[in-house]
Amino acid sequence: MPLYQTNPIKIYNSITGKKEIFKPINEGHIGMYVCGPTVYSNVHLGNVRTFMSFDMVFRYLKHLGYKVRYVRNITDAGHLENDEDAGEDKVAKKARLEQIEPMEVVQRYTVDFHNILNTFNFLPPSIEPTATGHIIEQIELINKIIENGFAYEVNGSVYFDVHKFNEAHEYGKLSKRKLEDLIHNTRALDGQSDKKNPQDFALWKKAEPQHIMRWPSPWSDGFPGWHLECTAMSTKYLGEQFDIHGGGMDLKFPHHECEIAQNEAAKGISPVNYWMHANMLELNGSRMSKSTGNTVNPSELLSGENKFFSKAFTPGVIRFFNAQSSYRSVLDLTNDGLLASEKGFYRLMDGMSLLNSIKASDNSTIDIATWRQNCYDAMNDDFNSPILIANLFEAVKYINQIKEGKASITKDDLELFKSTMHAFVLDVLGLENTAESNSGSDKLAGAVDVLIKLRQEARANKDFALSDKIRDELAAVGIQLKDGKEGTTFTTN
RNA sequence: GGCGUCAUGGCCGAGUGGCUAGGCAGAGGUCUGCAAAACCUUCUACAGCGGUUCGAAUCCGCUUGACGCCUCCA
Repeated sequence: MPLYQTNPIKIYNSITGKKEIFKPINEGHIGMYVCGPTVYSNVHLGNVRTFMSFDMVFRYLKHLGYKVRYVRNITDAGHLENDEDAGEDKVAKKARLEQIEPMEVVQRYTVDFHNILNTFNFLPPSIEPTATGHIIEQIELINKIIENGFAYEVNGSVYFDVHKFNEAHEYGKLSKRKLEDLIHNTRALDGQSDKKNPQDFALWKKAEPQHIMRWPSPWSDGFPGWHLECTAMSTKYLGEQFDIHGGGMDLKFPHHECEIAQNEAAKGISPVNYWMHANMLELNGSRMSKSTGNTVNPSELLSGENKFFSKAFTPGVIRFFNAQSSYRSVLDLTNDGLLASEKGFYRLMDGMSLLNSIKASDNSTIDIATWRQNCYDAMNDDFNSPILIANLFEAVKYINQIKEGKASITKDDLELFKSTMHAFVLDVLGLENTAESNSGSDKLAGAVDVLIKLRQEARANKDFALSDKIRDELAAVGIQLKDGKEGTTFTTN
């Protein structure tokens, strides 16, 4: 029996503002779409946080036994500079600045994106479609919306008629906006727009002569509007209606709102059952921004080459830091916060290592089944990873107590304990035990054991100068000795 | 200005109408040749002001502040 049958999960649905019992359209199967990056520059750290949160969601759903098709797109065209659609394609702009081909920019930053995500131990999505690979689908979608009377063509560009749409549907239902408020709050136009109303958005944009990325269409040589690709690709790979759509909070409006509108205008149905929005990442209490310099990119954080942090942090520490807060909360990236997480992370990992060496007894003083269910309950409640981690630290306490002989565990419970820890720490949270994955660790362990024995002999002979020297010099190269009841162990953090 | 989200102890961060979050840091203890590690114990709390309630940090209202979107920035 798959785990999901005994583990109903609740998901906070952004469109209703409530936690709801999750029920997939097809039992045992889940379709999940997450808006991916625009590959015109190095991936933004905040973007990494969003994808990290959904990576955890993906991992947990898979762990529960769901067959998940996870689609995360690459936006490699059509992302306009601003909502008035007067800007140029971001990719084309960058290409001209750097004097290279647009697809070269796309390639470079796609590779960078994948490298960063691999470093952070992400699972690859099931499908990673590109906007440029789905121009035909996007044109078909525009045709349908025009046919249904919710779009109009002007001078080779096609716009979505928001006012018309709002007569039969509800534009703004995701972001809780009313069209009349939007009208009231729109800035005055400069009169250059082809749009009937400022709230309308482009489905197809005619390319200016100097615009490099362009495709033929029934209306003009041009490029698709920036909300269209997600609708086209989610429909193609997940169907007209699917289970989960995720993305950063900042995409809620207008991007996701427009996705709903496009889908309803084309097919008459709302595309998504559960909307999930990951909250923002801040740096030292305020928004990351290139213009103010309050920003750090993923590779700078990992290398330590930045002005905000006192040292480099490993991918595991950063993943752990992220998992210690809810995906729905604003997370503030600070030096103190990372240092605290680093210590906690290594404590958890030391516990994982120790778990392999503890011995079973005839009885259990710990209720492993209840503890295990607490872990599931945490994740079942809208993927509450902070509560899960609190339970994992309970587990670390158990491990240490067993190790010290202050608690005991039966063989069966120990097996369950090990497999559960493995499942949550490694599979669900995606953390890697760096201490154990060192290459040549067997030889290292052998060498350190020799030193441990020498130190024990020195201590037996009361030669504390020598024993302390061994301990201190090992510490100096990053090997910490830990004296326990049953001998000395070491860690290589 | 509009819409939305949020405000928790030294720091980070869960949760929630009455019952321990957790991590980091601090204090005391056990262990140790001394430490470290580990274990045990322990101190700081729910922005402010009203209201609902037997009871609110948790619900409602107002105030103040922060953040997001509305405008390029994930």
